[in-house]
Amino acid sequence: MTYERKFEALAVPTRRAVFERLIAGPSSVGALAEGLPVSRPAVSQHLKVLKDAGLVVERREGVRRIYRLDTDGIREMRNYFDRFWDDALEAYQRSLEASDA
Amino acid sequence: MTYERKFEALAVPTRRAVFERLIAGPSSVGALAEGLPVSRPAVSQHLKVLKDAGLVVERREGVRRIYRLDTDGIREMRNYFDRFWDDALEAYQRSLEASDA
DNA sequence: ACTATTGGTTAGTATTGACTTACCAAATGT
DNA sequence: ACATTTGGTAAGTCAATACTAACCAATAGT
Repeated sequence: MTYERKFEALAVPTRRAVFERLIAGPSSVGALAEGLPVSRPAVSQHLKVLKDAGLVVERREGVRRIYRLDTDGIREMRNYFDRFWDDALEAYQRSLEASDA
Repeated sequence: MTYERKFEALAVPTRRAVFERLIAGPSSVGALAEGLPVSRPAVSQHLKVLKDAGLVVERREGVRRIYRLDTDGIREMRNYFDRFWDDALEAYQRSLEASDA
């Protein structure tokens, strides 16, 4: 559930495509696979990685499994970025001032 | 200069380590390599990827090359994330309401 | 019970890319 | 001019992983 896992999960183009299709709303595995140029097992494997990274959650509905975004995981990642960028930019400002002196 | 490139650049642990060391301030290639368990050429290659992704910039200083964060690129990425997450969460809210109906 | 549908899992393959070693180029000092 | 320092580049290797095909498990309908 670390931010590293989320980074690595979203770095792969196909996996990012799966994730971004879920932005439009929850979907079954088969429906996701139809809109992508890879096989259903490939989509299933990507969903597992996304789930383990805390980016999506799964719900059973009969024989289907409906995947949707994990809003907590996403918010967590976003919060991390906010802090990260703030720190980075602040440190850079400090270094600029130091070299000006 | 797409956000995809930035994602992929930061997904690799060693490369992320290089980037995060630059948060503390600008540095030469050799200095970066000393603090990492990989060779100097490896660091050089990672810096090239980070530079091509628009995450760091380089400045020559005699025989040295000093790398520092590209604040514009970082800010751009952060802005993208902000929009991205907002859209994602909003779409999810919509889907919740739709399924409640 | 049998069939159909959905999707997770396994095994094997092929590609990608991170890394090292060796080499080369450019700037500085003596 | 020559040696030194710094770092980018090229070639080759090896490990990681995205993908497919085949198989299996579970649920729903008849």
